[in-house]
Amino acid sequence: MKIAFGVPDNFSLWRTVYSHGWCSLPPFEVDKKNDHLKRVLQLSNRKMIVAEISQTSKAKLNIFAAGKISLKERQDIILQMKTCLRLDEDYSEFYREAKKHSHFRWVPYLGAGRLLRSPSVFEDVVKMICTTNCSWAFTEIMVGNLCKKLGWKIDDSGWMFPTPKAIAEVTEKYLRKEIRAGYRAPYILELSRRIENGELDIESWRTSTLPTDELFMEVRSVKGIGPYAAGNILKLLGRYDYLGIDSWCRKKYFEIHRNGRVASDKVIEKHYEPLGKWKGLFFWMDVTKQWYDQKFPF
DNA sequence: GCGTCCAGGTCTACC
DNA sequence: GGTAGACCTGGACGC
Repeated sequence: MKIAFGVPDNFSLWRTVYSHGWCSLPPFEVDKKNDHLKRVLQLSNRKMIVAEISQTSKAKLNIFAAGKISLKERQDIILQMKTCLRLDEDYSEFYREAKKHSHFRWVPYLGAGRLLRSPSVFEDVVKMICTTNCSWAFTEIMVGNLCKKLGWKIDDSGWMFPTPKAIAEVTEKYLRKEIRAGYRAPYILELSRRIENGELDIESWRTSTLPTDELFMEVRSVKGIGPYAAGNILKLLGRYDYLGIDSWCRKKYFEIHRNGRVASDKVIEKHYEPLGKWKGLFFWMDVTKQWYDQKFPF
């Protein structure tokens, strides 16, 4: 069944998909040959479907989902994809701010700034823990193992990301040895078990009314989440006050602004301070600008 | 083939 | 509050 829905004028599916590395982590999958983004979605009635998303015109997205889809399921699919593609957020203020700075005028022109995220906060947080202190290739291995060994398989089309319950039921040893999560295993396990026993509700972070500094501290209270991970999780929650600096970003910043000379994180933070509450997003735009020169940058 | 280092950090103990 | 050391793993690199 084909589902079509409208998008804002400057929306670009591929600039959103390739906003960061999430598109290469399952259940997301980019089909370059057929020009669509694919992922398994679990609907509110527990039914699982494989959605293939493509942009056929400037103002319209198409989702193909095999089989019979009811009206309610169709609305559910659209809602989840709007969440993932950040179509539920207003970027007009960010674009107005970008136009004030010659260095960032390309951002609204290209419709950049929407960072791809998962349907659930849980999936984003676990994936973020899996990005810490390792190469990207290793992150792909850990997330792949989580989906293949603890998620559900949908025919030959892919895997669903595991639920907190599915992870909470395994042992730390299993996460260390089978998922290859290493020292991250107790962090992922504790997070899943706290969610499962009702002690922690991280899905509410997306609609939290807490001031960003307080929300940052709440995110930081999860073991395994330091300043880098918390800053980037906040970006996926729609808050851009923190930079979320990692070694890759540092290196890019030094290349762009300091001719390769190193500097402390405080120097980097001071550089973006005038950009106010959008500084984290401007920082990310700055270090990933060259990605926007091509449709499939990686 | 083997050892070393590094990679999209975080936690804990200690000062 | 700042800092050192430990922590898992895979891959690149030099020998």
